[in-house]
Amino acid sequence: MAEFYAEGELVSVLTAQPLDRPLDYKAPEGGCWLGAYVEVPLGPRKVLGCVWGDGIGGFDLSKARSINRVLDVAPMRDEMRQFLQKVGAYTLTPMNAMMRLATRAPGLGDAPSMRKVYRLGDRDPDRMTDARQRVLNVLDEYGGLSFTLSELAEMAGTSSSVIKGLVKQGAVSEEDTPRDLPYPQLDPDYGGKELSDDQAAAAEQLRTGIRSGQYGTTLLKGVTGSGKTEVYLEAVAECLRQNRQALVLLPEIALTSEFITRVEARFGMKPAEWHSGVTMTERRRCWKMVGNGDAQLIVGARSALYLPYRDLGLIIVDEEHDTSYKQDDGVLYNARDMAVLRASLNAAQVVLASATPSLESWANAEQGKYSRITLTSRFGDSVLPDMKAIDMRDQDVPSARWISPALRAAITDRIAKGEQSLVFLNRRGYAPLTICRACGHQIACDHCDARMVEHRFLKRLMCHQCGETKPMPETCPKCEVEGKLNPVGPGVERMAEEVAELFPDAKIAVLSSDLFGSARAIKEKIEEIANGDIDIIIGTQLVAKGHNFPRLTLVGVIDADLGLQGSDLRAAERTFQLMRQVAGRAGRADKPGVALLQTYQPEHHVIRAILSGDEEQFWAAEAAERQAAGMPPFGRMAGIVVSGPNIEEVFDLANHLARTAGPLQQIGAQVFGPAPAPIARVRGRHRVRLLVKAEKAAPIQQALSRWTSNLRLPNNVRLQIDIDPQSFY
DNA sequence: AGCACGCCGACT
DNA sequence: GTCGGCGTGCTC
Repeated sequence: MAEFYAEGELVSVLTAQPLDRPLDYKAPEGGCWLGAYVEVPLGPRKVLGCVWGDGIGGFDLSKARSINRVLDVAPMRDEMRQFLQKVGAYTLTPMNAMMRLATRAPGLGDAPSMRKVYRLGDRDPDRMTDARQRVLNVLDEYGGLSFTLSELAEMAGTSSSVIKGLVKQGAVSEEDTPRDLPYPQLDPDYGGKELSDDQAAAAEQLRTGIRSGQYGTTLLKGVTGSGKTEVYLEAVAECLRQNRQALVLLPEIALTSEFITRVEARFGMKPAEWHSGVTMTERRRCWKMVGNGDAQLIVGARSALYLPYRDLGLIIVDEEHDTSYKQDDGVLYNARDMAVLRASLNAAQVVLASATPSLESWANAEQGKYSRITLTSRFGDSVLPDMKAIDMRDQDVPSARWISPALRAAITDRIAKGEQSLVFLNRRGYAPLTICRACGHQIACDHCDARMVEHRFLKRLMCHQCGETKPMPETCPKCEVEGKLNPVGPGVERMAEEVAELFPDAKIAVLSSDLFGSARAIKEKIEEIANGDIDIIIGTQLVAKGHNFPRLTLVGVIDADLGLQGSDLRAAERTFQLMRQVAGRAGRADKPGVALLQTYQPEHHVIRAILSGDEEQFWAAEAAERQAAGMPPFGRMAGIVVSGPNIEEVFDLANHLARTAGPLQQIGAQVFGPAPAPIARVRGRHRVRLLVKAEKAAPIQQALSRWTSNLRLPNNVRLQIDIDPQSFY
């Protein structure tokens, strides 16, 4: 394969257009390199593409058109191309979709956009006024630096017209600079904190890995407050010293702004940021600067794995067990696994950080594929909270009330001591079910097979599947009897009501993702709770994720059994992780914490494992069970979901698949189903599911593509294949 | 993804 | 007649 193509040579170009293959074009004037990002004509349009290899031919060559131009961005590197191909092959994603993931920044082909900046001019203004003086003072103070119009106006406390006036007289100069500026240089030695012996040893081990210049993955396990972040920031520092780029993946956008503050404290400047909340111009800047090496540290969501790194040396996957690393954004992949793949292609290091690792990572560490570092001690000599069950069968709780006398007494005690309590319930809204006491009707979503959840704060019913809301009806939609609709079961909003009744003098705060419009609003609320005089926090899963409340010493879990219902394979693992994470919120600083788990089945093995605190034993038992059943991570699974508006068409196709499963039987795989998916209808589309189970080494992807390749999908019917599904029942 | 082409029902 | 619904096929 040639590296350089002279003008007129036939090359194949991969685009993000939904074509099943690259198309051939003639190399442009001046030629082009393999990997070059180019603009090509496609029908009447101009689209972005990447020079993928030699022309393939096999069509009327007189139809071949020329590449319009080579874009002024760094060409795709070989590691990136391999990464895209491997992820595509693993997840059965066509290359055009992979290309779309890799070019998710707008206007890559645009000429560098310019903006006006202002700096001190060389003349004095004809007349001096207060406002003019303030502007000149600001510019003088930051001598040499330049600012945008709005920055300068704000800093000087004037309107922009004052600045414009000064420009006209030459006292301030106006210049064009490219909008896509490099990110400021980070200083690896700027603000390192003093580390404990434990942390220092861990940091040194990670630094050694970075210095090796080779691939390696480390599972960094440490309870809340053990300083995982400080430790892995030392690995980032070492990576920066080696002049290589580092990427930190966070599971949730809400966590980025707090994290960026920590980066700024450690390295003196802000890193580049990449997630769905970043503006279009900033995205383009980030993409380009990552490509030419002018962004050293990128903090972002899972899609940051597809940025065009010039030299990626380290990937941190924070809270690596978090299930939001596997989500559908067009392509189904687990960012944790893809981070490991990307690193192996880049001779980079991976750090998987968590207090409660995923079973997959635990097993990989156990088998020696990953190295393992465990941080045990917490700051301020504090220990993990004391965990106890409250057996709800012995507790006298009135109907439509959920706080047991035992939990109530514990909260009363904390209030008396001036400490904070957290009441945890992993369920948003007021009540998960609204039922008519006259006819028994349960209010469901019109488009999904799901019940509507009452959100009293919004004064509406909401479907947690599709997000549809409708006002709370006065009369039953079925029998039309008035005033008989009754909320059943608790959500956080209802817990807030109960807490307010039980503790009328306490200051209460509710933390649930749906109560805030933005990540910023959440952050402000959290700061208010951390610094303010809140007595009782009522929260959902949001509070389990990495926020610190120094005065919190009691965690009460309302329904510890919640996640154990259903027959999800990972129910035990998830519940274990969530309970440990939530409990870890209690007792930092110098005050020991207590976690009380309200449960109806204290003898359940998962509840017992949570209480005993013997994690190793829990993972070992869970792993043994999965191994015996040939389940992930010891066997392989794939979920196939057929969906469409017409239920017969959907079932017909699924049945056809089940009948023609020869390619899978050939590799010794089993096919189960079809059966209605867990949520049988979402947004008006019926969903039917098949499951494939195979041995770990079986070539499941090839078999799946042979199975589904010459399938004719009826209109509107879609087929989605999920390799390593997170849940399958 | 867009966009053209073409087949069919509905309407001036 | 002809306007416009959207199913089908093509893009080097």
